[in-house]
Amino acid sequence: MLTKSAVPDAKTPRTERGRRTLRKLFDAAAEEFGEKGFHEASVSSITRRAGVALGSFYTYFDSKEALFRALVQDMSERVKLVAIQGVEKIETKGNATSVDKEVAAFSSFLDFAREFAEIYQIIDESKFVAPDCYRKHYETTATRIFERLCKGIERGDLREGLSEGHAWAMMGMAVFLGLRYAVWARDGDRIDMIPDLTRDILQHGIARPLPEDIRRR
Amino acid sequence: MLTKSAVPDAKTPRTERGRRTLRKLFDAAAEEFGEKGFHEASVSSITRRAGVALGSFYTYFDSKEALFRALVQDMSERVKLVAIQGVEKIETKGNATSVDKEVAAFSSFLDFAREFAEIYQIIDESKFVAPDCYRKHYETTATRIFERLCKGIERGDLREGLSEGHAWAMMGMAVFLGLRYAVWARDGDRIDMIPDLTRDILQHGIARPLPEDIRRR
Amino acid sequence: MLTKSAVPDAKTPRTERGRRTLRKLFDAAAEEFGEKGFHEASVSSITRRAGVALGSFYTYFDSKEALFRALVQDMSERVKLVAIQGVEKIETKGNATSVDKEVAAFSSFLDFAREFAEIYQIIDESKFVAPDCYRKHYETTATRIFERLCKGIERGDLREGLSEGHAWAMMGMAVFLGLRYAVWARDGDRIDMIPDLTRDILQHGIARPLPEDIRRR
Amino acid sequence: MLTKSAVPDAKTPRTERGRRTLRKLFDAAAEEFGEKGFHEASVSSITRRAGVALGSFYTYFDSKEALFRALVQDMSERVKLVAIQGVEKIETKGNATSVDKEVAAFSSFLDFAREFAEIYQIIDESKFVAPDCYRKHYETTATRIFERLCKGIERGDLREGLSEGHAWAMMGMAVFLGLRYAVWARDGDRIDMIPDLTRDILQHGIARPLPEDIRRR
DNA sequence: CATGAATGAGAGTTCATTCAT
DNA sequence: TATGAATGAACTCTCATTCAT
Repeated sequence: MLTKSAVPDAKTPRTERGRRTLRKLFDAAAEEFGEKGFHEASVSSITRRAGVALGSFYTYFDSKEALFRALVQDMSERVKLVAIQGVEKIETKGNATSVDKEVAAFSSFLDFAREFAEIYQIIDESKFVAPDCYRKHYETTATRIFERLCKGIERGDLREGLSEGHAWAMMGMAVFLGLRYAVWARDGDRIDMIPDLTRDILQHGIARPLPEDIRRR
Repeated sequence: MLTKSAVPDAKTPRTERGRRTLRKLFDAAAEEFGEKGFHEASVSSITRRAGVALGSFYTYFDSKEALFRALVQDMSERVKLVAIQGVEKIETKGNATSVDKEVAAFSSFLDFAREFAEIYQIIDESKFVAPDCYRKHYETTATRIFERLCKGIERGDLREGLSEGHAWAMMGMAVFLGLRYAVWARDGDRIDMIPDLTRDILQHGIARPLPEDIRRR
Repeated sequence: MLTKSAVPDAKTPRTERGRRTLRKLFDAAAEEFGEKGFHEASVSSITRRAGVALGSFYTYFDSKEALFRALVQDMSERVKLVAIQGVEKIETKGNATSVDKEVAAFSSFLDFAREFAEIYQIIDESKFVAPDCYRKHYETTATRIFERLCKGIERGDLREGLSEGHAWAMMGMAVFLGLRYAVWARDGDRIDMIPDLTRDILQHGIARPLPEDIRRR
Repeated sequence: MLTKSAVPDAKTPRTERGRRTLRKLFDAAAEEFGEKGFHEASVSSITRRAGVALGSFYTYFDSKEALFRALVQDMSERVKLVAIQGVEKIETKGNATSVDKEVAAFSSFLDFAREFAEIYQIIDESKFVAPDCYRKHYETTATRIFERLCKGIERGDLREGLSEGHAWAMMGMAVFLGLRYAVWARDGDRIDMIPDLTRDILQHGIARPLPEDIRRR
C-alpha cells in the first residue's frame, strides 16, 4: 500500500522481513489513526494491531509523530496520483474540455475519499499535528490545479483572469463536497449527481445569465 | 466576547463576580486553544492566563472538552451572526442581487477569519475533538446558504436547479479561500480582490462561455 | 433523631433555626455516609441533601471528619440504649435468667441493625476513619457485657470464671450474626431463629455433652 | 510472600525480573495499606517503597483498587491455609475432638493475626473498598467452618442442629477475640488463655448447667 | 532485529476548606 | 448566619520513549 515516494520520516529497512514489518506498522497506523485520530491512537495499540512488539516501532520510526507525517505524505501522494490518473484517463478519450478535466479530477478524488473516508481524514488532522505537511499538501494541490487552469486558458476554453485563488476555491469545493458526500454520506444522497453539480458551477456559476451578459459578448 | 446564545456546556454563574470569572476563562481559553490547539493547551495554563485558580475552572466547566465545545458553539454563533449582518447590510442598500448577497456573506466571513485567524481554527479543530459540534456547524451553515439560494431562485436571479450540494460547494470555496488568504495570508496577496474573485465564479463559473451557450438561451 | 448525649464534635447552635439546620445536616450525613461510605460521600452532596448551602456546613462542623465522629458517637449511644432497653424490658417481666438477658440484648441489637442496616455500617467504617471512636465503642460495649456477666455469676446462673474475653467473644457473635442476617439478609433466612441459636450457644456451647460432663457435677 | 493462588487482578509477568517487580509492589503495598489504610495510601508512595518507578505500578495492576483486591484475595487465601494447617496438625496427633479442631483453627488464626496484625486489617477494610471480596472471604470461611461442624455431628461429638448461623457466630467470636487480643493487645493480657476460653464456650457455653439440664439427658 | 518491562513527566480532575458578600 | 464562588494541594492514571535482555 505504500507509494514509491520518498517518505523520509520512516527509516529504510534493509531486509525483506524488515520491509514487511514496516508495511504492517504503516497499515496498522493508517487504520488506527483513521479510526481514533492522532491523539486517541496509541503506539502500543498500533503495534498490537500490527502484531509486532512495542519496541519494534522505534526500529522504524523516530516517533509517533514521524509515523503520522509519513502517513500524511503517503496519503497526499496517493491523492495526487488519483487526480492525475483521473485527468489522464479522460484526456486519452480525446475531446475533453478543461472543465471536463477538472470534473474528472474531482470525481476521482471523490471516489477515493469515499473508499478511504476514514483514512482520508488523516490529511485533515495533519492541520493540527503536522501543519507543515498539511499546508504543503494543499499548496501543492492548488498549484497543480492552477497549472491546469493556465493550460485551459492557453487552450482557450477557460476564461482569462483565472488566478491561484480560483484554484483554492475549486479545491475548497471539492473538499467540502467530499466531506458532505463521502465522509458524511447519507442514505438518499444522489452522489452520482455531484460531478454534474461541479461541472455546472464551473461552467456557469450559480447566477441566471442576464440579457446583458449575452449582449455583452 | 461571549455571545448571548445559550452555551449549555458552561454552568451559568449567578453573581457578577462569577460572570467575570467565566468571561476570563472563556477568553483565556480562546487564546490558548487558538495558539496551541486543544491537545497542547492545558487547563492549568488556561487558568493561569485567566488569572484564576485551577479549581475555578471546574466551577464553570465539567471538563476541558466541555469548555472547548462551548467555545466552538460560541464561535459558530458568531460566524453565523457575522455572515447574516453582512447580508443585511447590503440588503439595506437596495438593489443587491443574490450573488451580491453571497459575496457580502463571504466577505464578512473572510474579514472575521482574518481578524480572529487563530481563534477561528478552533472550529476546524472541533472536527477531531467534538465532531458533532463541527458537523452541526457546517450543516447549519450549509442550510442557511441553501435557504438564501432558494430565495434567489424565487426572485429569479439565480439559476433553477441549485441544490444543497451547491451550498456545500460555496461553503468550501469560502473556507479554503479563508484558509489561504486569512490564515495563511502572504505578503503581496491581493486580498481585496478575493470578493471579486468569488463573485466571478458565482456569476460565470470558470469556463469561457461558448457560442452554443449564448444561442441556447 | 439526635440523642441527648454530648456530641462534642458538633458546634452547639443557639437558635431554633440553627438546631433545625444541624439536625438536617446530621440526618443527611447519616444517609450519605450510609449509602456511600465516608470517602465517597462529599460535603457538598451532604449539604445538597440537607438543602443548605455548602458553606453552612462549617458553621456546624469543623470538618467532614468531625461530623463523621459525631455520627459514630451518636450511633454508638443509640446502640447502647437499644441494648439496655432490651434487657430492661425482659427484666420487668421477672424470672429472666442472665442468658435470657443476653439474648434480649442481642435481639434488640439485631432488630436495630436490621432497621438501620446501612447507617449501622458507619460504626464499622469508623475503624478506618476514626479508630479511637471505633475502639471506644467496642471497648465500652464489651465492658457493659462483662458487667452483666459478673452480675450473672453473682446471681449464680452463669459459670464462674467468665472473663472480659467472654464478653468480646459474645460481642463478636452478635456483630457477625448481625452482619450475616441483618446487613446481608437473604430471602429464605429464618431470622426469627437467630435469637434461639444464640441462646443455645450461650447455654450449652456446641459440643454434645459427654457422660463425664454430667457426672462431673 | 505471594501465595500460589490465582490472583486475577494482577497481570502475570513473563520474565524473572517482572516477577521480582510484582513481588516488590505486592509487599510494599501490603505494608503501605496496613499502615495507612487504603485511602491514605498512595500509589506513588507504594512504588517509592517498592523502589520502582510510578509507571511500573500500572504494568501490573489496572488501578490502586485492583492491587488492593489482589491483596485481599491473597490474604484471604493465606488465612484459609493457616486455619486448615492448624486443623491438620492436630488431626495427625489423633484423638482430637471436633472442638479441639475448632480451637486449633482459631488458635492458628489468632497467631496469624498477631504476627500480621496491621496487614490483616486489609481484609477488614475491604468491607468498604471491595465489598464483594470482603463478603466472599467471610462467606467462604463460614462455609468451611460449617462443613467441619457437619463432620463433627456425623462423628457424634457435636450437637445435632448446628446450622450455618453457628458457624457465623463462631467466626465472629474468633474475629473479635483477634481484634482485642491480636490487634489491640495490651500489656498484661493473658493471650495464652484465649484458646482455652474459646474451648470453654464451645464446650459448655457460658451458663451454669441447671439441674434440669442434667436430668433432661 | 525483536521484545516487552521500566520509566517518569505530565495531564485532567476532585473536593475539603476558606472567605467575600 | 447563610451563601456559593474561589482555592490549590493532592491524587490517580496515561503513554511516548528507552533499554536491558
